Amino acid sequence: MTDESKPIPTRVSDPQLVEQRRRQIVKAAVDLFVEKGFHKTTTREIAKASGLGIGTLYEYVHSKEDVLYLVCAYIHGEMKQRLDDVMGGKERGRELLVASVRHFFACVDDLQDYVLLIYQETKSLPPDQLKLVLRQEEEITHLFVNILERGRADGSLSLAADSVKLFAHNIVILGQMWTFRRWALRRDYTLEQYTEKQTSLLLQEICPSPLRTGHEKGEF
Amino acid sequence: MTDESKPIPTRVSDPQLVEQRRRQIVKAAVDLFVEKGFHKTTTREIAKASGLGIGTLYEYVHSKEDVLYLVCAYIHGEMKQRLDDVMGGKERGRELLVASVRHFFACVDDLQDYVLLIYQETKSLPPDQLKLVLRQEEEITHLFVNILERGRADGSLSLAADSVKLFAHNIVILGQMWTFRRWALRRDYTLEQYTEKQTSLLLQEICPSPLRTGHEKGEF
Amino acid sequence: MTDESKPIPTRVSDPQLVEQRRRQIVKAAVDLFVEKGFHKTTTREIAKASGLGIGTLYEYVHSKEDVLYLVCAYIHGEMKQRLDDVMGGKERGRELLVASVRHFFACVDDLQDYVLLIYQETKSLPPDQLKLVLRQEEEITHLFVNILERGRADGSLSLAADSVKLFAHNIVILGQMWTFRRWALRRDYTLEQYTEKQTSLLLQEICPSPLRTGHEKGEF
Amino acid sequence: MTDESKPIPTRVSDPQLVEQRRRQIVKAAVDLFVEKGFHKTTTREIAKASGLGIGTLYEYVHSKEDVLYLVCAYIHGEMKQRLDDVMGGKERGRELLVASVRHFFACVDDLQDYVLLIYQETKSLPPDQLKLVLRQEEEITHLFVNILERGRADGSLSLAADSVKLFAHNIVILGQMWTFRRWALRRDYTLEQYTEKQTSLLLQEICPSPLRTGHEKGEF
DNA sequence: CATGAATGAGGTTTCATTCAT
DNA sequence: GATGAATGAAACCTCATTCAT
Repeated sequence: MTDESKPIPTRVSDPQLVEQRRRQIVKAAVDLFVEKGFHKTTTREIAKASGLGIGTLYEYVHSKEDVLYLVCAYIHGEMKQRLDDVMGGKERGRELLVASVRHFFACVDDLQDYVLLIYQETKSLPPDQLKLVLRQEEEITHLFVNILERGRADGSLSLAADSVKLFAHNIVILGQMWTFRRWALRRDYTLEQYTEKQTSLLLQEICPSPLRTGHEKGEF
Repeated sequence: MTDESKPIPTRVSDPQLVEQRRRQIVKAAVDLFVEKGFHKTTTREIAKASGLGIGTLYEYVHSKEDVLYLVCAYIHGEMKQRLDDVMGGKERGRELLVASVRHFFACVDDLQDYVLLIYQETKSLPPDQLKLVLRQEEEITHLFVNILERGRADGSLSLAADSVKLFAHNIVILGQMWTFRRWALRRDYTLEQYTEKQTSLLLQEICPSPLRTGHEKGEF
Repeated sequence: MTDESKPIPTRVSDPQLVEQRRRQIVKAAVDLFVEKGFHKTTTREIAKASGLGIGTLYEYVHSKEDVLYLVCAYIHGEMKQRLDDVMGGKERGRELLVASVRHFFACVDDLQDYVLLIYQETKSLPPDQLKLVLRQEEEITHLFVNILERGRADGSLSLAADSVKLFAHNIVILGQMWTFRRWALRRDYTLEQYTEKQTSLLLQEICPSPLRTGHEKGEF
Repeated sequence: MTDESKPIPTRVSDPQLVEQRRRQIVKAAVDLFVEKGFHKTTTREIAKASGLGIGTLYEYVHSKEDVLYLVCAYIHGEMKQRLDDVMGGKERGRELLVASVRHFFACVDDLQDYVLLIYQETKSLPPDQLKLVLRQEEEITHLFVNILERGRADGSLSLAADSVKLFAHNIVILGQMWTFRRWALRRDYTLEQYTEKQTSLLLQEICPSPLRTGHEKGEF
């Protein structure tokens, strides 16, 4: 579930070596893709930046698209890993939500180029791998579903059952929007301001009552 | 506002003919780009689908990227045109907002492939044209800024001044999300349901009081 | 003999108009060819610089190579015309030679770009037209043959009969060398110096005796 | 002197292989350029005639112009190599001059198509490479400068100091003229006759006295 | 007679991938 | 297991020429 449930075949047998070399490849490719886009990046550039020969690259990967998939998986892995840090908290749903939104937004800011990359290049994946990437995307959304459910369970959040998923999507997309529309948002808001305002708006939608309790200090 | 402000040079002098041929080109290219992506579409495919020879194509366009720009401009044009139909209403801000959100979401649904295209291929534009496309994107956001301001002015909407822009962006991104995440949302919601729920959530954030008035009828 | 003994066919009947239009074309093409070379100049550039539509250009010319031929013919015409001014003198052969060499070198300097053009692009002509151009080139050489013969006849020049043609070629090539090797010669000599030195060397080869008579004043 | 001083970059690392492949390329290209000219020769023709795939060609060369440069350098190399054979003699300047002129003319005859090629296609080189080719051309001229200086030093030649360079240029151009104007010269002279006559004329210009000594035997 | 839109063959160059070493 | 030279399909784009108006 959490690992690369689609083991890309290799001509190399030692799995540890495969792991290591692929890390090299992904590290190099991610930056190249961010800088020039998937299509304008050549396999030779990837090989060179990986410190591998082009022939060696193809020992660990079957096609350029495999590299893209590896990159997407890596990015989701990074994101998931960072999110898992906070998601496991013991607070009530509502406090957890606030904390996790803040954390999520910070992650998106941190990985903004990567987030953008996923949205822009994902369509170049072959259908099978595309499906896997979308599933990973969905897992992230599901993290928020869980948090929202906890809030509904402990009464700290008031939200119709059939709106939970949607709300989770909203959270995710509002986070990603920070990168999609950074050309506009950055002119008007800092990440801090952005996070605070969005959190405030979100809470208005789902706080039982009274609104804005506990946030007067502007700590988020 | 209506002028393209970046007249792509042509080798053909008759402006009417240019207009017509470019329409052909865009009509053909849009679908190809949607289907295969910008990079995997060849200029010859565009020419053939346009009913033009490859040489003729290049009489009306200087590069493949010009076609992409034309396509982006066309898409924004379509979007703007449809939106302008409704945005001019005389209602109070709040009613206008509800109507325009509904309309906007419908447009996004209508043009979903196009909206996706813009997000995915825009980065392949040369910097100058990229800037123009972003400006057009911003204009759409601004439509909602205007509506929100009207609502603030007539007292039908309650929203901090420095949140107006952000809220407008939220509306837009929530609309576009219908296409970005259709692989997930379609499984759980129809456009109707999606629109109603999102509108409801949005209103909760900015309705002066009391909440949820007038929605019981399910009119949106 | 002196006119374009190969009348390029036209779709236009009025000969005066043909003449005029072709003058336009040649005037424009010569400079373009000099600047960018024959192959890198497009017919459309020629048409535009001629003040004609591309279609009109082809009313007066059958191919791009025709234009090149016209240009070569024009250049030779220019050269011939200037040379004829002096060649008709009544002096003794020797004085006439000195004067005509000086004049020829000055012409070459004047038309240096054109002279270069002939040497560099002539090979792009179709065989028939190439032959005509070479014949014109030969005519120039023949001017000097005539002068040398006069000098032999009147005793002012001493030169073996079977060296006359060669010597004429030498004169021509030494003149053209001023343009071929201008990147080297210009660093060391002015046209004046170049002319004087070359004349002096040439005369040493063919003056009966004593050497260097009458040129001490350095007037050439 | 022997180094190419402008190493064209390659995608291939083994310098020996590069050397070998480029020899193949040049060998093929030279003849094609001679036959059809630079512009009318296609890169694919060059590749095929080299026995390489088009892709392979571009592993060793960055552009068609690079091929032209390689060809020019090769031609100059050939010329220089042949000339160096004789230039190193121990004779007096005058005898050396006669021998080297004869040798040079023979070389030009031998490489006539190549010499022509240089004059006609050199202008298609990018500026930097053009400069290098002109420098190589100048080096050839300089060989004769050296010989003339030796003759001046040992008293076997009489020539003003400031005419040395010019005279060297004259020798070179008279040699090259054998190819430029072969369409005319071949009709009247064999290479032997041409060489003898030109040598005789040249010597008249710079032999201290008495003129025409030692040529009666027709030894050159 | 003038025009210029239309055409498509063909040019140069790139690049993902393979396979012998 | 590592390498990189070889490959050729295919990409983008140009341009001489024609022909209907």
